[in-house]
Amino acid sequence: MPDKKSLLDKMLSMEDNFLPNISIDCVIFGYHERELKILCSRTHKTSGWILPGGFVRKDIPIDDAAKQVLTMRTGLDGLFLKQFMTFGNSDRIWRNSPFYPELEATFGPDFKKLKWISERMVSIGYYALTDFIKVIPAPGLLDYECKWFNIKNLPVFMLDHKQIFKEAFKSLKLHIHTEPIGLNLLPQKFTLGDLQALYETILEKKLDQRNFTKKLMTIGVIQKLQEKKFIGGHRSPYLFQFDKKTYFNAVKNGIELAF
Amino acid sequence: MPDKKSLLDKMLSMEDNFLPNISIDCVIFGYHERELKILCSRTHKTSGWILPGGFVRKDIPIDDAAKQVLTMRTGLDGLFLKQFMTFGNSDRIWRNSPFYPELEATFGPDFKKLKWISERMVSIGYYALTDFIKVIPAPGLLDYECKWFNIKNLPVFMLDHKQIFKEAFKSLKLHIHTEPIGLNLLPQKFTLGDLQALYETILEKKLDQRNFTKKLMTIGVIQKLQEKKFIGGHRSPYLFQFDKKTYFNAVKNGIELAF
DNA sequence: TCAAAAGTGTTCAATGTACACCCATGC
DNA sequence: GCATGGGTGTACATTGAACACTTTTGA
Repeated sequence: MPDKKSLLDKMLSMEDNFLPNISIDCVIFGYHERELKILCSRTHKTSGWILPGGFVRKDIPIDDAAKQVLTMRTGLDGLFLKQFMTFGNSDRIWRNSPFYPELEATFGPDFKKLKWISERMVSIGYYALTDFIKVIPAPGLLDYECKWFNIKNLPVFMLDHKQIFKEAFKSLKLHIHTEPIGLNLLPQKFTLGDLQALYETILEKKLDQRNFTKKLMTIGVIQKLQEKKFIGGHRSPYLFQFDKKTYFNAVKNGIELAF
Repeated sequence: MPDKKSLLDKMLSMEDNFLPNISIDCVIFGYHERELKILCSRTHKTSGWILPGGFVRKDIPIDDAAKQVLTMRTGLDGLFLKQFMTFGNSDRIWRNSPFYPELEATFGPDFKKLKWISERMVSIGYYALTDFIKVIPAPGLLDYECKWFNIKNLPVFMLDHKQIFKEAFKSLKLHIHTEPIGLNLLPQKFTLGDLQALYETILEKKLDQRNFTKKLMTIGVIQKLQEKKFIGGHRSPYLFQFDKKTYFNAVKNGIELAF
């Protein structure tokens, strides 16, 4: 991490380029080997965790600001990204949160000179989707570390970031029938078990294997490949890939895969 | 309308109480006698139209700010209100819009001193639902008039307010199965025809009368009353009302009434 | 040989969907 | 008597949902 004083000076001098009182927070969902995770960071070894976020330069649209946060943190471009909700309670002020003392302990007493620390922030929430194996998590400017957490086992968050995650997950659940979520979370080639596990994780319920497979085949959104995946200890499952045309069409009209 | 100069001075002096660069826009849907309308206003006789909006006082949550806009404009309290999207393109600047000259012609050259006129605004969109007969449309501080427009016959809007309406309507369509939309748009007592017409308007398609009625009755979300409605020239239809408990339950789990 | 995951069909129930005529009323 | 919207039932097709055993493989 660069020297804290010069970092702070740089941030202070940049503030005028950004819209005040507005931030972006991204819930970056990553899926791999049947685990659904989100990317979180923290500013020092003992602090609470936060979602990757950023600010909005005065000359760029909020969607682009969110894209920049996503690209910086994942190293990837063109990921699926969707605005889902804006958070604007009047107590969204870092300076007043119980976590502030440890922030000040890390960054020094001048930290509160930053507007986004001392003033109320309205945060625009986005969620993103990716196969997390492709990602090399990059800590933000102020971060001590940045890593994936299984959504079943999340750490303690600062401010309202837990609630932001919850709303993002709620949107994910709702959108699973109407957005290309499978396509964006899975690798290009995947097994039926992987796909079903993804649906079960997002919908938080068990699905019937035979009905699930049958429905997928009837709709024709995935294609069986000749390759099999080696998983060791068991019968080798066939790999599949999405038929993008059929899939996008199905999703546009809403598909119901869960029983 | 009060004197424009003193109005402007008052607004300028108030700006510090509000979050800069953030506004609220409300798409207020009103339904009555089989017409779905939204409330619009304009600042003078020849200007483009805008959606009712406002700003966020530094000490109140965004949801409450939206509630205040809604109450001021409709005179009603406790209406259904839902945040649906935030609009943040970098060209959301009144000062730069082709409509600005007519605003300046109305309010004078000092009008651009207002931050929300000259600076980029990020606007949080909410939609509200009401039976519009209960509403006495109240113009905002700067408005020349304020009235209902059928959504099939909307006027020319300023800035991106047309797009805001479109997104609100899209949300309304999506939410019709999962939010108590019928209950909030219809009067307490209504006919089956009224309810069906509402669904047809929102979903933009014709529904089969017998199947619609049958489904409603099977689910039990509405109750038949002994009263009939006088509609003249025709057989008098029975009035119905929602069985609130059943309805809220059905909506929570998602009801599918459209075929 | 055991454990773990893959793969595969049938039956029954529930729901969706198509469809048409008479009724009541006021003009 | 006619125009207008209200009110009502049946039959068929589609989809949903429940259900269990064999195969493959590595440890």
